[in-house]
Amino acid sequence: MEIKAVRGFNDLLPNEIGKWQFVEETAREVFEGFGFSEIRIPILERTELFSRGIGEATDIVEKEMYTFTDRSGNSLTLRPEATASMARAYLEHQLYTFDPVAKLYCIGPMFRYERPQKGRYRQFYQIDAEVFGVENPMVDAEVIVMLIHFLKRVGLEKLELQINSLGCHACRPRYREELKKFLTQKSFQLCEDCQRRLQTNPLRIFDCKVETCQEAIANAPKVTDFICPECQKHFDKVKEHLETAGLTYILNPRMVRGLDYYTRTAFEVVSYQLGSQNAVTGGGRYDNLFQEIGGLEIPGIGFAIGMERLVSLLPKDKEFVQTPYLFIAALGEGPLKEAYRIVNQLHLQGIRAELDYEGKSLKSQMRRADKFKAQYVLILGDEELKQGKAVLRNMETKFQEEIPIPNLVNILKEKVRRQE
RNA sequence: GUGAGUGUAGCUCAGUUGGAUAGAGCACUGGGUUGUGGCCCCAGUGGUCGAGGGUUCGAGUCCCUUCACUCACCCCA
Repeated sequence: MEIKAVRGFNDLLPNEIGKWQFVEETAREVFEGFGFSEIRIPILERTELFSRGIGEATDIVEKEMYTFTDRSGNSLTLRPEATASMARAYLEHQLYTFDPVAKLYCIGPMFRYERPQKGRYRQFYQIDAEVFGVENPMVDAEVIVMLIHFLKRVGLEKLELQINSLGCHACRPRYREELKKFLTQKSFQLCEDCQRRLQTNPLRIFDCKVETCQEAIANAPKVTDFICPECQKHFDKVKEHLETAGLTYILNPRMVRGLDYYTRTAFEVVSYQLGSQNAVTGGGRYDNLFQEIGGLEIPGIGFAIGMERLVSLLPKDKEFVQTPYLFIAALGEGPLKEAYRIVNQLHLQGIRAELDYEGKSLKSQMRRADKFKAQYVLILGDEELKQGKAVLRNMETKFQEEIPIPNLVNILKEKVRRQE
């Protein structure tokens, strides 16, 4: 094979697509039940939407975007995430004139130029849900409740919900300084990366996996001790609402988010079966995003689910493959022609049917039928054709009966109905 | 961008201290009653040993370069 898919871009083959369809269908059902509407947005946006929305200094913008100049000289970028585009669409079409509150979800591919590894690809799929226009902590909890409900519906177990508050633009800088001051005293035990982070983004040191860094940060001041009274109140309400909804969560004061726009509530659902990239989904509140891209002060909260991470956690025992209902084994030219006519007729009735076009031996056709896990095989030879009949074999019970060809469609439809 | 590991048939892998025509299992195709599947038996198709160069009488085995994949770091879903 000479031409292969480019690095980090994967094919989803028929044998695994059932899981994806199942996940997407469940998401639509659950989200719409919670009052969300689907929105579809372009895969390509003007680069500045992301550089302003996500933040100029973030890793995504600095080194992970697929950016190019088009033929008319505009800088365009393959979307690395969906939230900014959804916010842009909300502003552009002034959805707030219909109602200030918008509950939206979106399913599709995102692109980030990173070194691929387990659970991380250059094209990856996300399910996004966002609520624009509400600052009330009730919505924070509502969104999380919906997320957990969805994950359970899809069959995930052993998940851990972690939450934190990152404070707002008023109180976070204060905490940042405090943390910086604390860590500067211990900078001698920080690794090289963290020395750098101390200057650029001290919060990130919490994420470091180096042991000495973890020791250094063990007794560091917590965000939650520094957030302003309003943020504190907001966070308390979120926790309260989660508890009334019966959700258990883990407070993780060390959880930080990589995108600049996050404020206040931040959350993540992790699974320890995933390997190093253990977050199935992450999200939070972003009360500054809209100002960055449009000037209006509109609060928002939402999350993104990593589809390939989620699919990899799906219970294995679930069967998602579609098998043909009927396989027609035709013997000879005349029967093949008749079989072809029948198959077409069945397809029009929505009955999955296959046949062998190559005129192979009955044995070989039976083997194929078996491989495809067909429930019935119709055997059609010259004799049967002459009499206008065919042999219908139930592959599981091995029961065979002769049936008149004109009745076949009705007989099969009846069998399908009885099965359901 | 950095580090480590792995590249032999469609898949999973054997291949001794370098030695002659490169193997197995699974899969695929055909056959074992002329028109009946799964199990079993037999046969067959299929490999420029990732690529390029070097050492050697001789390289799948050793050396160098390169590419790809995987995992991890950075960071994130």
